[in-house]
Amino acid sequence: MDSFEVPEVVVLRLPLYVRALSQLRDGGTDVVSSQQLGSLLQMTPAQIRKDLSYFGRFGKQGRGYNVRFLLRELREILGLDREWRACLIGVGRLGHAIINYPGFSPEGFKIVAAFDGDPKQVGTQIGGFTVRPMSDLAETVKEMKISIGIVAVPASEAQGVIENLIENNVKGILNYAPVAPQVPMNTVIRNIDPVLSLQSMTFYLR
Amino acid sequence: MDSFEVPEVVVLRLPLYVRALSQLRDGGTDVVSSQQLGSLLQMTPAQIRKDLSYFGRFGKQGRGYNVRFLLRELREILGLDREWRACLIGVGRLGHAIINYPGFSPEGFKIVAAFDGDPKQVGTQIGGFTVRPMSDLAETVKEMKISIGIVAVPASEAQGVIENLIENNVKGILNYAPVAPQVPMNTVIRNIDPVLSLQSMTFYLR
DNA sequence: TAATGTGAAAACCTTCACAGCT
DNA sequence: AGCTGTGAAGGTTTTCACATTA
Repeated sequence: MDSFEVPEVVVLRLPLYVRALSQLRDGGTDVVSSQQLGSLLQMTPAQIRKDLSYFGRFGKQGRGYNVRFLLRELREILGLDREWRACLIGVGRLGHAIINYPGFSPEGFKIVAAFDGDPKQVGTQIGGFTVRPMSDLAETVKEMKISIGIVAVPASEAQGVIENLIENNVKGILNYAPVAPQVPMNTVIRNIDPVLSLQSMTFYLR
Repeated sequence: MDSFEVPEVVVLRLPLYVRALSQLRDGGTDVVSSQQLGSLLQMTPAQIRKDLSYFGRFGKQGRGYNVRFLLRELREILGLDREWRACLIGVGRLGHAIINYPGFSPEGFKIVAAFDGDPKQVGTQIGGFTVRPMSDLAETVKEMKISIGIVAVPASEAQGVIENLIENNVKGILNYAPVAPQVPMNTVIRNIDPVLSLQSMTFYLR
């Protein structure tokens, strides 16, 4: 019933609820039960109710959850009721795709600067930004209040770049490099690696 | 000790071991202990030993694991000792990035065909392929022995495309669309959504 | 000595089932 | 009548700790 220590698995599921609720709202649904939400997300209603109960009592017995209300609450719990500023490190093919990905900014994640370690890339234009040298990282992070670093450099450079970000007080890392970076406990890292996803998939396809 | 029913969490970690072992091998390491592997991956040695014990006894007491041997065994367990053929659905910006991503084929995942539902895209060239119409899906999947579908279409079309793939006997889906698709139990789906990753990250950054 | 493999214990997470509210 | 919120039960996953083996 209170929010003392929330299991990490629960936090990982909240964005799923946010997305489903947004879709329900856009579709004109005002109220939803844990049952309906569960069939939408292929989860048990009990799990959804239990997850939500870590943060408060959002539903009405006999009725269900008000979609807009629950959505607003969950967005606030996750800290999505404000804009998050990110920088991109690495402007190769992958970096280009990331900076042009239209899915971030509607959700409040704004990429506001791009860096590259390669002097040949520095000064070039990408997605409306001029690529900066790594030596500008400290100053830019501070000036632009950047709190998230998106890492799209080759595997061999990822650990160094991530350490650089952390030294500059960037505590959230979205890592696209195919490595398992070592980070201190107060840093939050999320890895995106489609190859790992495929490699665990094939176990079941064999 | 035997491989009757392996927990899914364990299967999800095996690719991590494969990647770390590949890097160790490339760095010239012949033998590794669960301790060393653990510190590389930020996991406990006990977890690594327990995970491996579901599949066999790969180590030597007092010594550790032979890197090449364990790597070969794990790759076989995951079904990575053969080539997997995939098709891409959706050749927009994201589709382009996926088809040009150089990380798949060194790991044995080959994209062999590209499709799009938009008649304007059909017939155009992308990554060395001619974009095919969705009406060719059945035939192409059979002819080219495609077992994995990579979905990079807009959210609104993802569910339909995935159903289409499943009807054509594609049992592995790598989904980049920001939706939670409904799939039958014998289908293996993996979702790639950086926005969800960011949205759970911010909970800890607030 | 050094590190594996593994039962048993502990921690963690999910599901049940029902009291209680609308 | 219908659905939430939640203790308790049940299941799963991780960690411990040690016998065993090279």
